Amino acid sequence: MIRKTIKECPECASKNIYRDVEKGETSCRDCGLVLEDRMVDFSQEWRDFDDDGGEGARRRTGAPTSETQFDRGLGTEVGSASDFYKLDSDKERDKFFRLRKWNIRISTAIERNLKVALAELKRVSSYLRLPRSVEEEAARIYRLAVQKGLVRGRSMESVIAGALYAACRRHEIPRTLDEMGEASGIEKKEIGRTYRFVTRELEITIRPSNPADYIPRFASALKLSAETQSKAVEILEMARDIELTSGRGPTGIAAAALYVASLIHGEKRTQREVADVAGVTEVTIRNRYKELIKKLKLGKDVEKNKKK
DNA sequence: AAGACGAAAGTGGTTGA
DNA sequence: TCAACAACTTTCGTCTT
Repeated sequence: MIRKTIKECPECASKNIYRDVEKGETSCRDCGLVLEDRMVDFSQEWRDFDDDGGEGARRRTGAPTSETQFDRGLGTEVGSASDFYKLDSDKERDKFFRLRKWNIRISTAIERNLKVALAELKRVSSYLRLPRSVEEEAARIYRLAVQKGLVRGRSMESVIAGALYAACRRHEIPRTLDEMGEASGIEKKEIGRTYRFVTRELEITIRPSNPADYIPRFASALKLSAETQSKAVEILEMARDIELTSGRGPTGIAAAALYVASLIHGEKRTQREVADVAGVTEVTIRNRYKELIKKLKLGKDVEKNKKK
């Protein structure tokens, strides 16, 4: 495995690089960009009770404590080790093991559900190239949701998506509901619903997302220069100061700021291009754009650069 | 022909009675 | 629980480059 040392994020130039040895993944804490990864998940499976099938292998199920705690009080042990020696025929012993095995399977249903859920979570988060910290936060949220029985009546996938969405926002690297929808295959309405539900029930408070958090990602998707990017952030700050941002969808504002910045720096992108990466319509960009131009007297800046 | 602009009608979510 | 409401979308026609 070839490994080069990366000191700086090529996307946002942040020095805040995070290396996860266990997962073999290096990512940028600021923008979430995964700089190198092995593409293969070597992380451990925790259940090993049917590993070798050996008679005497009285293995514990090997789950970490956080997992096992769920079946406390739920277990219906079928026989114990000492019962085994009371059986006289091989046939009965076989039966004993079968039943016992089945029982373990059933009683660990919740645990297994969690395992499946975490696998799904990993799939989605790697699709979105989210940093490990976010993944863990989402896993934590999902566990809490399961404990509180919030998954009932909802699909596991939608709760996963909601948890990830929440985790992203907490870490200030928000993804849009559209992106989350694409990655998870869940409709964005549904994700939004579960997200609200879960965060409310778990009393997780999440600040409204800052439009500026979207800028680096959108800008890089549009291949805009760093200057344009910082101009967009600057515009956003001015907009926020005169309360232009409150009540509006953050992605729309971010998109409009980026659009204006692209005009000012002569790196024009069409409204449609910007709209696509931001997941809003041109109309929304136009509306925000108009407001920005008017309220921030940006008109002349744009005009000036239009000429060349 | 493509992009920008704006009007009008529709959608889904929030809020307040 | 329902209706009013704001933000955003969809659709479509017109204007500009």
